[in-house]
Amino acid sequence: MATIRDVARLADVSVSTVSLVFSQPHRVSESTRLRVQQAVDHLEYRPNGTARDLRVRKTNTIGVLLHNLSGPFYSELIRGVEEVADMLGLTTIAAGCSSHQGQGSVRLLHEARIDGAIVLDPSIESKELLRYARESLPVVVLDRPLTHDFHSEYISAVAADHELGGYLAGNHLLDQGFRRFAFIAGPVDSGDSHLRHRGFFRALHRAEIDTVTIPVVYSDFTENGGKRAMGTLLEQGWKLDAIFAANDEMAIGAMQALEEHHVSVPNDVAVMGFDDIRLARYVTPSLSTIHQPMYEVGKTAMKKLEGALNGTSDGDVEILPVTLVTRSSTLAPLAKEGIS
Amino acid sequence: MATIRDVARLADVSVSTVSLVFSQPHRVSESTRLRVQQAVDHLEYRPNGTARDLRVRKTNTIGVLLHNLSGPFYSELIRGVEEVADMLGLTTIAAGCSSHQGQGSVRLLHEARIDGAIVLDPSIESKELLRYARESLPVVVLDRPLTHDFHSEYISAVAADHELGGYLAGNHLLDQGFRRFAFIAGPVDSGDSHLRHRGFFRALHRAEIDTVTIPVVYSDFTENGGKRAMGTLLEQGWKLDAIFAANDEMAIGAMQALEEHHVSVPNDVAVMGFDDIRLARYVTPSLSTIHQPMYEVGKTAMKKLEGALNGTSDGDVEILPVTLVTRSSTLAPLAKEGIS
DNA sequence: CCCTCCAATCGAACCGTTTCGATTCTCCCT
DNA sequence: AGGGAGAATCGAAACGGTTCGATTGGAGGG
Repeated sequence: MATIRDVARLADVSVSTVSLVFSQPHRVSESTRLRVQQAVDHLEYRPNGTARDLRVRKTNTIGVLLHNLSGPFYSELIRGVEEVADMLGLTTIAAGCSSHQGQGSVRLLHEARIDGAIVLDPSIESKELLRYARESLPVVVLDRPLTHDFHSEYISAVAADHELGGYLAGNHLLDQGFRRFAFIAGPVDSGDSHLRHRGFFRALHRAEIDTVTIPVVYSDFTENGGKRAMGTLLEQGWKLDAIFAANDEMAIGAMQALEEHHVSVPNDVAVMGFDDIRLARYVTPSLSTIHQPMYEVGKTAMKKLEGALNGTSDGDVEILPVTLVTRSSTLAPLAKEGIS
Repeated sequence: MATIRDVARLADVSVSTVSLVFSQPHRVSESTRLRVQQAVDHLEYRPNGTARDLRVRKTNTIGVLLHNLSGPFYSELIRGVEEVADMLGLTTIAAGCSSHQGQGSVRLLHEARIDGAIVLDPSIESKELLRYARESLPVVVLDRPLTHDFHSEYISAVAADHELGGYLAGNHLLDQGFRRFAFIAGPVDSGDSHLRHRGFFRALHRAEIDTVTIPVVYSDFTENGGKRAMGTLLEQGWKLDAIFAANDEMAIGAMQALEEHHVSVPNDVAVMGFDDIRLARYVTPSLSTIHQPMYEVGKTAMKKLEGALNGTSDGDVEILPVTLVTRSSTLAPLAKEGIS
């Protein structure tokens, strides 16, 4: 690879002049600018990014760290991030957090390869993030709350209003006339699942339903996990009207289990999810759920990051509203009677 | 941030010794190693990746450049890449190719920020890739053939056998007893779509069906595009048995259009897709399709890249087999009669 | 004709590592 | 005691840019 020195030699100017041609073209005379340009073309010179990053001590790159890159869910998020980053002249790179410690995306955090990070990956421990976050590397987390022991000047958060979502789901199911519920939760240490759980119970309390009678099964946010959780509920022979699953994947798994047990959805039991993934619209029956504005989350996260990069932080945590999406999986028994 | 010099000063050793502690610990005595380690911990020293990259002239990072990061389709691919990269001690980063020229992922290619690239993004022109690919930056393309004018020592390709897929699809539809076909193609400049098209027609020729009578509509690989394409076919009043769409998205769009026109799938007309995206299994009726082994593609691409990085190239292009996945959207009329 | 000023260009330091050859120190052998 | 081997450590030169203060040259004013 040709270096800036090669260009300088060929164009018979100093290195600094070549640099100037790129950074402040108006500062160099037309004739030399042309000469430099020719040399650049001829040598196919391309500036070395790592050298520049080293010198100016920033990379103009921000990282989006995800558990895995699957799902149209994440893609919306990244789209939001990219849109804002692009306007700011920043490059966005995404990294899944693969198996080996130290190998994968953590290297981006660890070795000053990015100027900021957006994190949505429960497998990266908060403790670790606290170590990495600093003035020159602010972090926005999307998957955990800012508690008193997870708190730093350089960490902020953006989240959908999970509690509200749980509440909306609960109210919707109540409005549809259901009374006997079960909840399929995510992993015990998932803050998101916990908040959804809480909102759900709040709605039930308000309707004076005794939540102590409600079975809760903890699963893992996967389709298969939801299926197994539903299997557990069915085996126990609970009398149930409606299932609220902490995400759509598990809700879809639950529907499969129900189908296999010849329980009709929503005639015998209603199912409600959370996230509004693309699949929710296509399964049969289509899945009622809570829509998370992932694109907005991405945009907001990037804006917060920008604020942190410029030292103009604008508060710790931003909560974005969610919306109820009613589809067929929670059709009311009454409505059905009215129709038939 | 503390630098290696700070550590050296605090531990009262030279900079090179500190470096040695990391790279070849056995070469430094236990006592100093301990002292250095303490200094590192105390200062929270972390090596600067860009400085190292500059010095050793490689980044140990490979980029996966995608059109957008959407779809479980891509995620499988990335999973395959990551698995291999991880074993090789390489970091994988993914970048969507957002709007602004020069801003986005191209910077990774342009500025020597990665050691190799895997490209699946038609919006990056082949011409451009030819400019970037070189010994120190080999490229594996996943979305285009290696033609005589797009050919370089440093570019190789991995692809699913699109032609075979088209052929399998054609044969399957013929086996099911369908005879009057339409093809919904991708963009005219999509090589993949073209190959699927070719394979499809080869199957029809073999069955002595006159392909001249077969309407072809070119669309854009999106669900909505498929819907509009199907609309066009329906308006023209073609008599049709079966639709073959060049990807699942368009096939699903086509099914929607058919439903809106009260044409039953597969009773009135069969629909077949290509890709085997996750959704295909869930739509109603479930979509017959051709399965592309994206995970394998990712792994193979990464292995090829590794070969190129080590100078042990193993041929230009690798074609991976595809498989037929039969579901409900292509149930045979005869079978149906047999059942009813 | 000389001085001043500004535009154009240059030289050199610096960013934080790695690496290689040189140096010092220790210990052992004859 | 002298010499040599080998381990431990060090110094300094890269890597390829950016940036700032210094230098040069020519135009314009008095």
